[in-house]
Amino acid sequence: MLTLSTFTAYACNMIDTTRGRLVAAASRLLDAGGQGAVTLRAVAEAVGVSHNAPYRHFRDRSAILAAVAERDLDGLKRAFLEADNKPRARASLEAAIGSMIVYAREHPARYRLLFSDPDLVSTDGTLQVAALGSFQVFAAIVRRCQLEGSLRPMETARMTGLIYAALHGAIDLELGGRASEAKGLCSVEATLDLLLDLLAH
Amino acid sequence: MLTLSTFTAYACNMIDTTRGRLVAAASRLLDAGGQGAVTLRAVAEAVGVSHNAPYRHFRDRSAILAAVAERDLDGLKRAFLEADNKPRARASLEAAIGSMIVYAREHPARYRLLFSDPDLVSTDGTLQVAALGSFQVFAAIVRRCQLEGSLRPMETARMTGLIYAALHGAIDLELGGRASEAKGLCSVEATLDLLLDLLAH
DNA sequence: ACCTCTTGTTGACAACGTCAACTTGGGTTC
DNA sequence: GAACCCAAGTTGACGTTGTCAACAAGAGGT
Repeated sequence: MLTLSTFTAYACNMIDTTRGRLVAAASRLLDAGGQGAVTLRAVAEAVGVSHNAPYRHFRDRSAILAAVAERDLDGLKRAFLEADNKPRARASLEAAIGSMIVYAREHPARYRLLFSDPDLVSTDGTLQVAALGSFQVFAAIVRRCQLEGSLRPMETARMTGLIYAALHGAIDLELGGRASEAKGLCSVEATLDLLLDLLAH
Repeated sequence: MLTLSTFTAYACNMIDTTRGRLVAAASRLLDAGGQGAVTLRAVAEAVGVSHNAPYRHFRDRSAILAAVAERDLDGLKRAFLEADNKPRARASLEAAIGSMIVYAREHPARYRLLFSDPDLVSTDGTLQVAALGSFQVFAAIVRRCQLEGSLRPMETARMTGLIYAALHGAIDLELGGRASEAKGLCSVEATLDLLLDLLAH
């Protein structure tokens, strides 16, 4: 059974700068009302500035969302790094997976922003870097499992890609709600338990 | 290696009714410019009616997108049914997977509408039914593989859920573009080849 | 001939993203 | 100390969008 650890996204830049407060407000609005609720004017009002103040810090609306995404990708990487600290590699992997699941369930709109937003992709190159960073930490944990013997030896990149794809896919389908109504899809935890069993050999 | 078959979404309701033309226009706009391009007024203009005519057929903007999604989910189900016709079950499964991959690559915005749209979920109950329909055909193919011996015997629902999650996850990550820059993620085909190998025993 | 339902039109409104011009206050330079 | 400048913020405006309300026109049944 997978162990769930709480996900916390510390903001190194959430200090008293206006830019940081804008990002925090956008993140809050995202949680509260989803993508559509993150209007430039609502973000500005939440911080207490005029409706045009954000343009001093972001090129346009999607740049704010990109900042939120980058912050959370860093948070995800930090969660993975913390999970990596456990002595048993298999426990680290399950903790990392659990962090991702908890984050997705507690902040579904933010999760979809990170992994399934069509407009955010080409906007900024630093996003790819941040996404790659967290992915590489995840891959390192998988490699540790292989060295430890809890996952079978094979090309680490392929195995990591499969686990990551199954994890994201199971989460995304659950968030989509197609799973709840029908018994068709099992829980994310059950799906990943099965996959890790297969990969253990 | 997976065989790719072209995906075609016939529209039974694309007849000369205005409603059908609106759905077709929305689908075209979705392909051309993504979610944001599907504006109510642009759809109306593409059909050649006034900007408020769509309200005689759809409650609001998201209802048009829901109609597009339902139409494509039916198309996906039809593609799965056609794939199911092959004599070898394993070939059917690979054809079904290939249909999904081709559909996602040729119509990324529409694919994301079906599987990863946050606003479309709670709108309409018939969407869940349509999604479940296509999923069940996919599950039937998996079961055929188990009976044939090309996939190991185990609870079919769990296995189908895992394959479906990995398939959707790999596709969604590829569409997100996080895969291309980094060598981190392999192709969708490679990921699913690996998974099917694991499940073959 | 009259009524009614469907389909469609026109006009309006608030909210949104974005651009342009103006203000202001702290720091730099002579 | 005065002139200056630039980042940060404000106000006002414009076009676009989703949506609502009121009106038109025609088909079908009584």
